Amino acid sequence: MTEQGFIQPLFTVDNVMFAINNARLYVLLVKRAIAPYHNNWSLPGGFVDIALDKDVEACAMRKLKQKTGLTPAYLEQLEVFSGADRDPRGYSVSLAFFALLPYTPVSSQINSVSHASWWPLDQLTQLTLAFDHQFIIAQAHQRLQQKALYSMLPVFCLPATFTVGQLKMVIETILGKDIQRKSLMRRIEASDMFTLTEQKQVSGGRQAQLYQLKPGVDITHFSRNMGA
Amino acid sequence: MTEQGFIQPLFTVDNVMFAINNARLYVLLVKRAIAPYHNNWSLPGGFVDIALDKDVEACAMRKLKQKTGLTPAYLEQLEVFSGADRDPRGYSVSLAFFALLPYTPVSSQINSVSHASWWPLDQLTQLTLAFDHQFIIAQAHQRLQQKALYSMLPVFCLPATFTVGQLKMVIETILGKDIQRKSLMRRIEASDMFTLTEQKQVSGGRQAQLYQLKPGVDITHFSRNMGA
DNA sequence: GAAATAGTGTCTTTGAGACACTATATG
DNA sequence: CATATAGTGTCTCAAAGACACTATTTC
Repeated sequence: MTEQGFIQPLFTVDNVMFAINNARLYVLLVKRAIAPYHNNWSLPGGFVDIALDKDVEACAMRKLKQKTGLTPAYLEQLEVFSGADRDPRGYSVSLAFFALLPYTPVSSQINSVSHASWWPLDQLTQLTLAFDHQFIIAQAHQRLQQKALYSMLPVFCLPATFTVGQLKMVIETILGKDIQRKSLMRRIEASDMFTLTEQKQVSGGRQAQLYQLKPGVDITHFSRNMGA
Repeated sequence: MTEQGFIQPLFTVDNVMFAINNARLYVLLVKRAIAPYHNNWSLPGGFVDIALDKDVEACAMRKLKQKTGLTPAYLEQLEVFSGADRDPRGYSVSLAFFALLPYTPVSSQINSVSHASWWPLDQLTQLTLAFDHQFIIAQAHQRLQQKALYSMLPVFCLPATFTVGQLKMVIETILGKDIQRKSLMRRIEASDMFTLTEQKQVSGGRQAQLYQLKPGVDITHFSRNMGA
């Protein structure tokens, strides 16, 4: 109850963390150890601990670390999902976050009661997820695709140092369609967000230039679209 | 307390409603009737009533109606602001909404304890607003400016039927800079979101075509930038 | 040399900026 | 008529798409 005498809704945080492995888009899920939706796969999240969490972003980071052992390279608020019917325990309000990380295997057994695991996005339709998490993931995926069109956000799916070919693969995986290598190179150049380093070889061919994010750059803004 | 034994943060909703009058951008504020920040101006908002509000959007609409008598033409989630220090009553989480409306005078005395009033955005620095509302408004303004560049959202600051000249004025007021009439007309054409009606005269000159939103159009998406 | 991947040159296409021009209204 | 606002024609400019070309590496 608040001072105003209202019953407060349950407030939770949920994280949709994406990574790319082998030209496929993965989402990080955890198996629920308690009711409701016991043993169903769900988004890693939970309640704010006002003693531990400076703000909701800190809460999201803490929950991810705690439940999956991973720390996102990028995190932003997605949207609030709310209503009386989305959680059987009662009226709930959940702030969903959208996160990116270079693919890292998860030690599937974090603690005695919960598993964490990467799931290919295109296989999620075969799972029954807890709450409205299927829908939240769909919204997050849409946001990821939009941002891949007009920002350099996809670099957070790559290590600190990466090649144009790798970034092209990541963007194409996110968008589900091919883009022009030339256009991408023009954007990298125009963005003025990256610097070169040495070299590196991948399979077969010529060695690729390695790029690196300039320190202190705000990567979230880029003015024009691509691929749409 | 939740089932998990945590103290839940206070969850509230705040609304940043914009309107344009006389080529100036206004924000709707209410004078607080209770502590904290008694008698300070603040964003209209409040606690969710789980019996009345289907979801947080419904809560935002209800609070606006209740505290200001107005119903927004457009409403979207802006961002969650949270932390231990933003509200003296304790750790709080506030979901801010961003709303647009054709300018409508408010009956300043909604009930015995609170006033609602439109304030020119450029005069807000002279006010001491409650909580972090000054900052929230700044974020909302930034969002409004961004969306004015790549979407047709500014039409929600106009009546159902409007002229290109009016829309140009609204966009210029939001952006704080002039845009090309020709570019705007190309965008209206390209968007395929509007239909023509009859005519209308404004001051002096030739009568302008009246445009109208096509039914069922999603106005929130438009691919390219303008003015940036 | 063949195959594979990296990177360039350059023509086309799209849409915005600039701005002069025409059109239609009022007094 | 002058003035004011509405709307068009069209050149330029910026950035993406398409795609053939060159470059460098492994086998």
